[in-house]
Amino acid sequence: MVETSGVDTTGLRERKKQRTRWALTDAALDLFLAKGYEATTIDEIVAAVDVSQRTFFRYFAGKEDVALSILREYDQVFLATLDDRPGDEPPITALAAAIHHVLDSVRSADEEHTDRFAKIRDLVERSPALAVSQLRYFSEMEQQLAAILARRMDVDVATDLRPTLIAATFLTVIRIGFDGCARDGLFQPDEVASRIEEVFAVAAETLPHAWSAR
Amino acid sequence: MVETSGVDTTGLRERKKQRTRWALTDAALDLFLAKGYEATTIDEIVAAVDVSQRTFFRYFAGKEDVALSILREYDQVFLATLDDRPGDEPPITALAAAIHHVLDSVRSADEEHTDRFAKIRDLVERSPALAVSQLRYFSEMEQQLAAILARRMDVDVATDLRPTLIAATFLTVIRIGFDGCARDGLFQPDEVASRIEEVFAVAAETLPHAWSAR
DNA sequence: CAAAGTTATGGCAGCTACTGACAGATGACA
DNA sequence: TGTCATCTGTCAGTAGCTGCCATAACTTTG
Repeated sequence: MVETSGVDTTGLRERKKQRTRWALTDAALDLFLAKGYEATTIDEIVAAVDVSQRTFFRYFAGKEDVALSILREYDQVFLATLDDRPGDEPPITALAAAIHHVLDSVRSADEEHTDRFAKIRDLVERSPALAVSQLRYFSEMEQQLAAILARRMDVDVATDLRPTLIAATFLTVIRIGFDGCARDGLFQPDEVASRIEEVFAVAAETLPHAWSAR
Repeated sequence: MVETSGVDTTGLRERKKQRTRWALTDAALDLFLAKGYEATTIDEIVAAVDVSQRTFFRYFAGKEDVALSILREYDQVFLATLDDRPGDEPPITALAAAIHHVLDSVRSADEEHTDRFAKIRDLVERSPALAVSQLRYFSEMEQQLAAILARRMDVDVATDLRPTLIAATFLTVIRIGFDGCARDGLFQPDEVASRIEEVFAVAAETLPHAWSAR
């Protein structure tokens, strides 16, 4: 899982592309960490990898994307795992199991990946612009997640609000876990993972009580 | 409440500023609606009001801000109302009362304001960029709200996750209400208000059940 | 192995959002 | 009326981002 370094089942062309992509990503992350996200220009990033600016924008949709596009891989793992959970499970159980699996796969990945994970967590906390981008990623995720939950619950996502509500609330809890890690300076996968578990537990205890007391 | 057109207790200078600000806002909203947010340039907006581009950026932090800065007024009303609620009320009751009051004040405002409200709701739905900006506004709001709730609950917002969780979940429900309105083409204040009430009710019924079934 | 075809890359010109600095206009106030 | 504060316009510049076209690099076919 979280297979990133493209396997060489492909041609030379594809391998070269993967290499440039990772080179750009790593150069960008290091520059962002060294001198700040805002203060780093695209020109500096492409200079470090020795490609043209035009090429950069063929790989990434924008400056934010170079840092956050990696997150989509985790999203894919999460959604795939969720899809594999037994259909008779209550939504919250399936969600908890899926997020648990993703965090485990991050934790057990090789150093190269865990490093990048820590760097991104660090960056998102330091740069307001990246924090906003992360919100956009979460909101894209919300829609996909709601669709999957609707299928599991066998209802229409357009008319029944419940899958959307559950998806959004779940992602909110996860996001707050990440935010808390950032605030406390926890960037390593295992630290983040245990914090997420903790927030999830507090939420499971707090939210039902808070909402029923209306 | 939602007092916008500055009362003339101030001097000529201040009145002129308010007029320019509203002129820019309305020109921008109309242009955005007419030809789309992305397709509208700052130059077109300032040309319609006959001020320089530099002046625009002295009034608004950016292109998105001209559409969304109005929302801050509603935020202020909301937070102020919440502050006035009796301290022994459970958080969710106070939150429900506060949002109810804001929606009422929007509903009962003069046509000029309700018009702007409808335009903004319409725009946020059509433009992805504005939708993202709205997410940022919500996240700023989340922090202020969490702080207020922490005070009400007499806990420390930095160590106790509950106020943040409740604030974030509440805002998530509100946001989903807005999103639903946008999807169904409901932009008028009274339509939006009743939809929000509805989502709130569904959430109060769904979330406790969904989370307790862990 | 060479030619033809496909696809990635680089360079350039241009647009737009946004900012700093300075000079001039305009309301505030004694 | 004159002085002061502040708002406004102009200009020059930076940075993100895109379209266009020629060229280079890989792939496939004969």
